[in-house]
Amino acid sequence: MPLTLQLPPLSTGESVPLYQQIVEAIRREVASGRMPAGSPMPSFRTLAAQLAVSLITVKRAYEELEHDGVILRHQGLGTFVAPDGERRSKSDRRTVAVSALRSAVRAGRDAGLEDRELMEILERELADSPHPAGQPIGGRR
Amino acid sequence: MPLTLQLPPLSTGESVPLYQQIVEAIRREVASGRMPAGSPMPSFRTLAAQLAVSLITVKRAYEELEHDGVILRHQGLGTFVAPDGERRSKSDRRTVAVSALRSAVRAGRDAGLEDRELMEILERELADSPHPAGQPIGGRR
DNA sequence: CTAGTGTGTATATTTACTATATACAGTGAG
DNA sequence: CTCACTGTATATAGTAAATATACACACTAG
Repeated sequence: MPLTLQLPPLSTGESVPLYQQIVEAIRREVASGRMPAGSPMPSFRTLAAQLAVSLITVKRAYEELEHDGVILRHQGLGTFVAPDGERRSKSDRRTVAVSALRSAVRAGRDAGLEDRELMEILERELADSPHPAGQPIGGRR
Repeated sequence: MPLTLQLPPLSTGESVPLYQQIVEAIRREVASGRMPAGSPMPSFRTLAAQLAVSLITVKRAYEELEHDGVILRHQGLGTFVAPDGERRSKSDRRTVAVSALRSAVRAGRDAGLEDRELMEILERELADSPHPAGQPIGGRR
């Protein structure tokens, strides 16, 4: 029983490709541990219908996830979370975090911000953003 | 005498549009104070030749910069840094910095990083990245 | 005032990528 | 075997980035 993915309603006007939003959403799910290794992923058609996107868009997302070793696809069988999908997803998210911090430093310096100000902004963001609860998502369908 | 812009060699394989890279590079220059209000920008053709891109690509970049109030274009005359271009550029860079920090928090949480770890990574990036010297760029040409 | 050379501007075109609809192929249960 | 599910492949429309080429404005030299 594949779960219903936790997706930010797939902003279509965000100029960031739909398939990438799907990739990121799934990486979040897998990284959180809510989808352990071996778990069945939603089928192409199920996810496509659920997100109101094309089947091909889901395929595109799954292709990237398989390329990164997060999931495994088997024709006729289905798609499943890869053995160390969680580790790979977490690793990916860490890389993204470090990269974002580097960009922040660069932009902050350009803006004339002091190091201390950047630290304070980060602290504020940490306080505002709640910790990921790690609670499983309801599996309506 | 328009200056030679400080540009990261315009990575063409980066999937980030050339004109956006140009926009960002110019925002950095203006924000740094190295191009005060009223300074003449490089002409379309000069910049295009210098960066080995099309004239249209430069036009596109300048359009966005004018829209954001960083520069002013005058047909037949040239393009110049807007009255409060520096302030606007700095404001933009600050927004980018805050946004990057927010992304970093999100990704870091997904990666299972503790708040303290994120702070430490930021400190490391701050230490590694040198302060912007604010020194003018050599104006060959 | 009339080139002429600089400036920015506009149009048509090529290319790459996103997203789609439709048809094809493998797997297992009845 | 047949059916209903899975993933796969091909051809197509729409959008955006980047280009070449031709056009319009402004100052200056003569």
